[in-house]
Amino acid sequence: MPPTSEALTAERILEATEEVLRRHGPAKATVVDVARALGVSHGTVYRHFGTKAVLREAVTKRWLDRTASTLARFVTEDRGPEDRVRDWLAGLFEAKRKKAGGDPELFATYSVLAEDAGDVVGAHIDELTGQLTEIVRAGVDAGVFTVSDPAVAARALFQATGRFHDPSYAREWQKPGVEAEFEAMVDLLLRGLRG
Amino acid sequence: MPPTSEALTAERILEATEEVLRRHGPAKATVVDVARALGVSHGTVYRHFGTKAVLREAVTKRWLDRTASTLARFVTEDRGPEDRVRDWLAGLFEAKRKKAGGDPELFATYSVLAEDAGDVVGAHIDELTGQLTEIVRAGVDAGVFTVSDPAVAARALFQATGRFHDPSYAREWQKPGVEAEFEAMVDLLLRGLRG
DNA sequence: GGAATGACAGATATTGAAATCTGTCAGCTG
DNA sequence: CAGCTGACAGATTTCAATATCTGTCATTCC
Repeated sequence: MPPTSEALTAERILEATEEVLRRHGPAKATVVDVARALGVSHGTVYRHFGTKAVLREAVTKRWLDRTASTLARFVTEDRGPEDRVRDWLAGLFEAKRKKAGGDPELFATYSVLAEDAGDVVGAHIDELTGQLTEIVRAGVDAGVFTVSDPAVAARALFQATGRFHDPSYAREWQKPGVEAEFEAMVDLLLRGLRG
Repeated sequence: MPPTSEALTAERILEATEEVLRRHGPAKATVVDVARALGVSHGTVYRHFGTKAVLREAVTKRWLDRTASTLARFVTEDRGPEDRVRDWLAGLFEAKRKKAGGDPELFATYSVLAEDAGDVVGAHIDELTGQLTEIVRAGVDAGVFTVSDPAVAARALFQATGRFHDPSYAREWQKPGVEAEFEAMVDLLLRGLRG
């Protein structure tokens, strides 16, 4: 895949980095590899991304943002708050599970990247809990939920379902019975939201 | 029964193994080290524990059993089911947090051991959720909780609070605000149990 | 002048030979 | 005889030499 002779944009570097990570894995993917894939010297890559860590964080952010934007639609969906909380949580679970099951190696690669990108992951989690908070607040305003602080409740929801979206539990997502466990968890949490 | 100071019992081997693990860490603690600490040849250790993995599992089980027996008292405590669920969950969190904070290296050592001892950990989790199931069932019988299946609810409770007892989250237990997060989580879950 | 290069120093990773460990077992010892 | 030993083979780990990588920057190129 020879690179087009267009300008070397940050975007193109990120795409090349994803490809290199996909091919070599997180341990062996180097900045030199990325430069080689683009047909430039590695010094050039450093003009755009000051360090390898910054480059990896940018790739990680891209990956996480894809999930976040997928879930955004459940926030504004035209359904009751209970259904939207359920859909949102199920959507997150399904998105993660699909990625982990479909290409386990790539998922493992990004899981490793995420471990080294604490700030990016933190912002991602803040965005997700922010989405959840909106739905919970709508439920409180509609009188369906009775929690006192939507943001606190949303964070609890997110943490309680960690087992179904935290990459470190990916192994469990294949086991039979997870579906039922997920349903039971969401049922219990929704009962809690209603009070 | 022969005097413990002379006979080489499984018990003495386990104690020596704990000591070696404490001193060397999980990566460098060898069966040869254990034998040396006991003043015997390593072949002797293998008479009692067929493999290194079995020896480590036994040590891990011992460690986990200590936590389980600490929590058992909350099951039979003379208080309402709500308070007992709260106490039990708080007791688990506190026990783990105290261990992790008090001797981080030792905690990390046992966390590594636990990763390699899937069956032992599974049995431990079954025991803990069993304890929780008893309390939940008592609550249902007393009409305080309205869940349909105490065992399913107990497992959900355990998983939902994973962030506050799973060793992989130990780093978070030191951060300010965890206490509040834990309280919010338990409040939400208890609301769910009541229905 | 802005973009890219490539040589360079220090840090990190790889490699293969040597050392150590795991698990077995024939034989010793009390 | 029951418990223990220590030598052994194959697997794993250590260690030091070697190679590669990261990040910088003076220089080149358009």
